[in-house]
Amino acid sequence: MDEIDRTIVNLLRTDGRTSYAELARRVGLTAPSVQDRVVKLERNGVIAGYKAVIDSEAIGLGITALIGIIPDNSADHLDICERLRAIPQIESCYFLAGVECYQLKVRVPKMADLEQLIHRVGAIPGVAQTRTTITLSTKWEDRPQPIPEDGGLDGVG
Amino acid sequence: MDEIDRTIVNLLRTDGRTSYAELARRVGLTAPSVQDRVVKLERNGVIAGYKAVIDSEAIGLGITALIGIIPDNSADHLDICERLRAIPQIESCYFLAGVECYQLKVRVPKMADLEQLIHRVGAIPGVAQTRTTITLSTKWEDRPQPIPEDGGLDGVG
DNA sequence: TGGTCCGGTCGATCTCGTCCACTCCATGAG
DNA sequence: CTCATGGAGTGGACGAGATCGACCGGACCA
Repeated sequence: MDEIDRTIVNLLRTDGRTSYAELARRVGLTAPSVQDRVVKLERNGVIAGYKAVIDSEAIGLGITALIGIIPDNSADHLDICERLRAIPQIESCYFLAGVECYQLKVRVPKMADLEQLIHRVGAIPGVAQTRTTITLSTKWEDRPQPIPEDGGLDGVG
Repeated sequence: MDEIDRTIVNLLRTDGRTSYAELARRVGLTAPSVQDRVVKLERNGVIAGYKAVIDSEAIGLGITALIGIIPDNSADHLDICERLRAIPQIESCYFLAGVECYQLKVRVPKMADLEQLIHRVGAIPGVAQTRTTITLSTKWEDRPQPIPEDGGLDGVG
């Protein structure tokens, strides 16, 4: 994980469809060697995949909400996690240190769908309470930040 | 935005580097017509871009936290938003309906960096209080969900 | 009936991805 | 010092993909 790798990662993070040829021009290497580096970054898990960024509103998922989950004493976290995973509307799921042990980011087309979703989450065994906050607007999301100098615990592979 | 467009979007959302030729095979069209559709989806803003998914831990950003911001009465939201935007560690920023008017998702290498970041956010004029929650683990993040049938308010273009 | 638009196909051409053989250089053993 | 070794990069060759223009057929409308 040297300066060139960081540059490659940053370029791909900004535009995941950048061709090897273009990456090669940017970092001053040839396409095959850049490809070699990218493959290694993928294998080491630094690059976990590639995604098109979709405008949620444009595909009819205009409502975004954050749902916090407060568990009861009997809560089986593994079970809760699995049941949450089965709900497709949950885009992200974090396990937290706090009263609310999970926070979910969900997207739905209409308020009625959100209501139904909240009921479904609240009905999971071990969930004592949920706390939902509507997002009025997303200022930005998944903005790439610079990679720290010492970035890369190389020792993965 | 028909069934074919939805399939294309779903494929690209799962693997943003899928070639036009491959997309064409999947949806039963030829490469040029698929490319045509993708270009239109990009122009309509349905596809907002492409990103490599990077493992934060692998690049030295091992700590993820959520920071809620409670404003005071004098808060100038535009100003707060701009000052937040200038902080690179803030990966996502949502404007919320609730006591906490913003929620930030941040990533830092070390606890010391988080502490410093919290002080920086807390020092922004109009910020009365912050509430930070450490994420112990990310169960999943940015998982694509199926596009609703009526998805696509076409009327964009 | 005929014109026009939209979306698709086909074929040609250029670029890109990918494989392989070779080079260069740093390292370490004899 | 010399030689083997392995990692990283280069250059060429070839197949696959991207991209452009010309053409085709159905829907719509005067």
